[in-house]
Amino acid sequence: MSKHDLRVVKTKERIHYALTECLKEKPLSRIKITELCKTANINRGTFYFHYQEVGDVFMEFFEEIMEDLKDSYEEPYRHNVFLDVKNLDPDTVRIFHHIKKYEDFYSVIFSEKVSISYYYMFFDAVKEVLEKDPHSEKIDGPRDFFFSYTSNAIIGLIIEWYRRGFRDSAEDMSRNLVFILKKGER
Amino acid sequence: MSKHDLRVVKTKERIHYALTECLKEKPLSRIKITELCKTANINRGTFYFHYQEVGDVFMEFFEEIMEDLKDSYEEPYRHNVFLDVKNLDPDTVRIFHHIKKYEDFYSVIFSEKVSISYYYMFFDAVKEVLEKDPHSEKIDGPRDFFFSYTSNAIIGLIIEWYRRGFRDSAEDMSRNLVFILKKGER
DNA sequence: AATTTTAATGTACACATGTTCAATAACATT
DNA sequence: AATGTTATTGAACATGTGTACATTAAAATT
Repeated sequence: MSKHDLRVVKTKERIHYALTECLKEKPLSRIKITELCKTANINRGTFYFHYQEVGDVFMEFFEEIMEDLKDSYEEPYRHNVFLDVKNLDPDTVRIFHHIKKYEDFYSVIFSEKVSISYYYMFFDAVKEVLEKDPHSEKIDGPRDFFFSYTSNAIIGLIIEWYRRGFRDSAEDMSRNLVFILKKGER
Repeated sequence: MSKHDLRVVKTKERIHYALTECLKEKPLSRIKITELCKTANINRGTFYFHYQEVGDVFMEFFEEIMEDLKDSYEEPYRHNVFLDVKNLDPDTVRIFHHIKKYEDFYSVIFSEKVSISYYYMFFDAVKEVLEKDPHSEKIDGPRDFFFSYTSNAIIGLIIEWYRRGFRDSAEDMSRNLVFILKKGER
């Protein structure tokens, strides 16, 4: 399964394209392997040569998007990761802009019936961003629990956002977050 | 589909029993409808008469468990719902005991590959408990966002707990939560 | 350009899904 | 106990899943 074999690159391109096409028609959970292969014009056996299920294809997209999320908090940007509540400013919160950028994809992630695996992948990515924050050094107590608590709290906001059809702007969401976080600081 | 028809009661009993049996053998995601029907000794057509997929059966169990969660915060218990941070005491936090009580089920809920629907059902139940708390009156700002934030934060703790195989005691978890919450109160 | 490697194809098979429908038997109602 | 109702059955059919394997053709290597 040589990753750079032109044949592999081509078929994966076809399947990726086919998935985005099918996603316009129906939810991920109702897209069949057979259907995907027909759209991609590849043999069903070829699909099984690379993947196990439709979700695996989606996962490939997802990995790229998780990289974008992590990158957006990498140097040299030094965006605020909302751990330093005292100096927290809505303008420095980047995560909601990232979600807006990939709104279509996150609509799939959070949609009913899809596997919780995507949720966990997102959860872990957010957690990683938090853990890399310089201010995370100062956290005392059980670290894993704290980061899981905080990461999932942010995602709770995003679930609410999703359920409202992502109508609020990223800026609104940043303000919501800052408002909630500053509450404990009085 | 008369809910109290003895025939319906019987077949549902059989299917419920079959599901618990199958869950001992393999994860929910790999249990086939055909298999479930064979174990339950019912016709496959009968299954489709009541459900669409295996997950729907599991959902029925789940609904009962969500009722238990809500009940555990109903009158006359008046357990603390961690919104009143100042008077928060680990002994009054009930949710982690509820999880421990149904540990096997929550192990399914949080396991990879299962539908995110269960997660949302749990999320909504936790949120409902929070919203019914007397102290929720005092919350200012966007309420939905606040409750989604807080509910999912708790669930973040539980995810971490799950990933550690629920080894910590419910009391440990209550202490973890109180520790995190009190941090902002200094 | 010739050779080696291996991804992709086509075919086949056993089994699962999802739907339909007439016949039956279990149930509720009177 | 007779009646009407409907959940359940069994059978059938088209389609999807998952796996296997020999064949073919595209790509990498020499």
